[in-house]
Amino acid sequence: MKNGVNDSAIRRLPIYYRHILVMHTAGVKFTSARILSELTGVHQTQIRKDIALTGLVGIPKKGHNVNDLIEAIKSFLNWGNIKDTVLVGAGNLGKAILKYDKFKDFGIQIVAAFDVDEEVIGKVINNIKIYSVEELQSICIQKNIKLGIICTPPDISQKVTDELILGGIKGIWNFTQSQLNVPGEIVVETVDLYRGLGVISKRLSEKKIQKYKKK
Amino acid sequence: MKNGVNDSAIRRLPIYYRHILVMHTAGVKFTSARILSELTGVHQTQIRKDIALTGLVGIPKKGHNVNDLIEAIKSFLNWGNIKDTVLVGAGNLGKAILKYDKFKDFGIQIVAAFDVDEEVIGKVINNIKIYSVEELQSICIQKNIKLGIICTPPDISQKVTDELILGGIKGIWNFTQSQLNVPGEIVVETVDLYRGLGVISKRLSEKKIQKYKKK
DNA sequence: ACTGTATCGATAAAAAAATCACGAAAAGCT
DNA sequence: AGCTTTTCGTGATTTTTTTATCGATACAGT
Repeated sequence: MKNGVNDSAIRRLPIYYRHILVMHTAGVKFTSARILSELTGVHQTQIRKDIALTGLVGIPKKGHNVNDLIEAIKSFLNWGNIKDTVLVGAGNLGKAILKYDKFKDFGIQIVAAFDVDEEVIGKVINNIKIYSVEELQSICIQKNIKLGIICTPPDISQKVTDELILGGIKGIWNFTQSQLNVPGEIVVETVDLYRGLGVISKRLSEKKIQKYKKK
Repeated sequence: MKNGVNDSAIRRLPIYYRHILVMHTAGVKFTSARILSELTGVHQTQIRKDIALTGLVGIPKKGHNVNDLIEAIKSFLNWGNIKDTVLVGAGNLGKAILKYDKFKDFGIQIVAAFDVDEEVIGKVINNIKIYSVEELQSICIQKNIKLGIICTPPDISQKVTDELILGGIKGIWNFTQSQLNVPGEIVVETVDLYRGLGVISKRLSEKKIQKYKKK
């Protein structure tokens, strides 16, 4: 089964969005594919196509209204109504995420966190209370949570995933290095922090070779 | 200017690598593109071609020797010799990264951290000492550091970048949301934690529409 | 009102990536 | 030893993604 829209386009939109938010704050009223291209390095035509996906149409010679763009992207990505979210695994990375306070710009709000560690259970971080994982399923059902963030060690990630799904979750944001097995109707997005490391390493070694070649 | 090798291939290799390490630990001696395909979901042929990039040849009917694969990938990605690295910005995310102890599997070792906050300067996290950013440039030069990790707030990320480059750094692993301006010979890899959020959000809304359509 | 220009949006072309298809090779079984 | 099976590796094909081209359009200045 193929997904509806181009994945890479969806991944580019938040990048534009961020720049557009900055413009908005700065009081800029209009922007264009050309300007966004300069800011992001993405090709103009690409940006036009990505914006076209949201259904927004621009004005020749002027570009796009910044407010309209923000609304169009938010609506396309379904960031219009803030989604309540839970986070499982309040370790180092989990805490870092809990403390991030710009989530509402991206359409989500963390309303509860869970951990196995007695030390952290009951604590409150950034106004978010940490519960025992025992309560995971019931609280998800009770609060009608649809999105879960997993930052646990790899060995319990699958167990947590299963419980989240039993709790009625539809989407999982996976910061674990493990591959999660889920039924087809569940959406999983994995963030592999360490994936890019290979690219840096490889590119650095290539540069070195280039340098020698030049001589 | 085009890069030497397919970027996506380079990004896939660490995924295989992780699975292969697990096999190695479990005492498995041989694996194959088919097995890796089952584990990762990547197409068999794709995996064969990616492995071919490393120069390794397999044995028909048996596949690839696990040890050879590990060595081939490490060598291809230049993970052979551990690279000394510095981290700038010991905030929430920075601390989480400092505490991550599997970096040597990925060919790097963090040898110093930097921050502006008097509170954290001088502290030691996971055996890594935190210095004042004042000392950034000199310590980089002194220790001959080639790779820097940036986890600062966006407003100082460019300044830090410039200083790292003056300190002789060749590669930057950017956990900031900002786009960093660097000369062409510097390699930058940006990890945008929040990028995937758009994908989840969009996919979830698509699923909902599908459900309605079915009726 | 006219003219020049910047930008849009759509289609066409090119490039890149993923998949298919198939012959060859080696292992292991009979 | 011969046969079967599994996997490799690669050229061909298909699909996807990116880039180029170009007419149309509305704004801004004269």
